[in-house]
Amino acid sequence: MDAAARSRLLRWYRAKRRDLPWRRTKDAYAILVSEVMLQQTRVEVVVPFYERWLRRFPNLAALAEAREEEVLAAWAGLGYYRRARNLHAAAQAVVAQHKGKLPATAEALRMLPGIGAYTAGAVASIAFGERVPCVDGNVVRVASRILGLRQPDSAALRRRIEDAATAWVSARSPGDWNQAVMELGATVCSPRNPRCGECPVAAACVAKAKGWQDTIPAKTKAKTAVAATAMRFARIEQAGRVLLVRNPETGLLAGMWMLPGGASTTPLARLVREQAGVRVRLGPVEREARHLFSHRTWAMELRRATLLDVDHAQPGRRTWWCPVADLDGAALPAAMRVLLADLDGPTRGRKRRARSKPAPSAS
DNA sequence: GACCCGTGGCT
DNA sequence: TAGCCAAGGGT
Repeated sequence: MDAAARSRLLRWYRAKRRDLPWRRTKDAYAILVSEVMLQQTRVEVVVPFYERWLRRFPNLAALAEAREEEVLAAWAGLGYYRRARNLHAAAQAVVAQHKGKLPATAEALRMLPGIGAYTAGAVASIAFGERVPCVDGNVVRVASRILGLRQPDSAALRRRIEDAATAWVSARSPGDWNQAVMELGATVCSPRNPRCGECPVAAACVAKAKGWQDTIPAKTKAKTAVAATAMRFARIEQAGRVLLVRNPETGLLAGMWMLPGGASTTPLARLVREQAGVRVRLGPVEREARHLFSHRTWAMELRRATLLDVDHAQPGRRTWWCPVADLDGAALPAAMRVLLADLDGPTRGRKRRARSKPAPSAS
């Protein structure tokens, strides 16, 4: 991409960029928060979480001092919860190792948990003006088309694009430049049906010249869908409180609060006893719902259960009798919100993906 | 390189 | 519907 095209792209960005909340600040912490939230997550989804997060944790010190419970609760609904735990750990590391100030270079940022090559480059260039590239999915697509690279995504392709991105990045405005490439990918150079007629660098684009814009980037082989796992959960309610158990520190939905239960290869009453240390009488199936993760599917069944007594055995997990009114603000993943939704009113007004249906009556 | 890790919108 | 995809990182 020649200098004239790069100049056009930068001017296009400054004229046409979307007004996003993290573009109104120069605070490195706020920009870091936005970049981590934006990992594998759409802009429209991030905006309300970002604004709520900054009200709750307005600066790095506030985040570092927060309990993990609050951090996960604020992230609940965004997914990829390890991001929240890593961001929390990064804030604490900055307090401990950098006197509370985010390091200003990509190389140093890269050392913090949850900050990889992309996020380090993005924060260093946008917040600190360091002349470093950042390569995300948008940049891969845009660069592949401009350079006419017809190979599917791979480490070799990434290296090639890293080199190009390094050569392209503006010395004067690295942050604007990096955002310009991503903005182009997000709004014009889209995965399907790119709007080449509106592209400020169409004249410098190999794909456009050769008619390859619809076949670049090349498809990687599709993953085969996995069968749904049957999951059962129990809603045990006592005096306006629901019994929750905390997930283990690693794995799917790590550290999040769940209704007791799990894969239905183990009897539900036993799961409840082992996890929560209580014995219950199970009622009929009250609700069924499917939940789709990125790599697996749950076919869930919810049963009401009545508490019989507290077992003498230690519960296998941390437990919490959560007031029904507090469920909204708790660190509950979307799958649990689907099961609990509308039994006591809507949860935080969030849209729900998985469709749930009442179970057929027991009669 | 392969796999794990959420969610929601779109086709 | 089923698949695809979105400002990735860790192991």
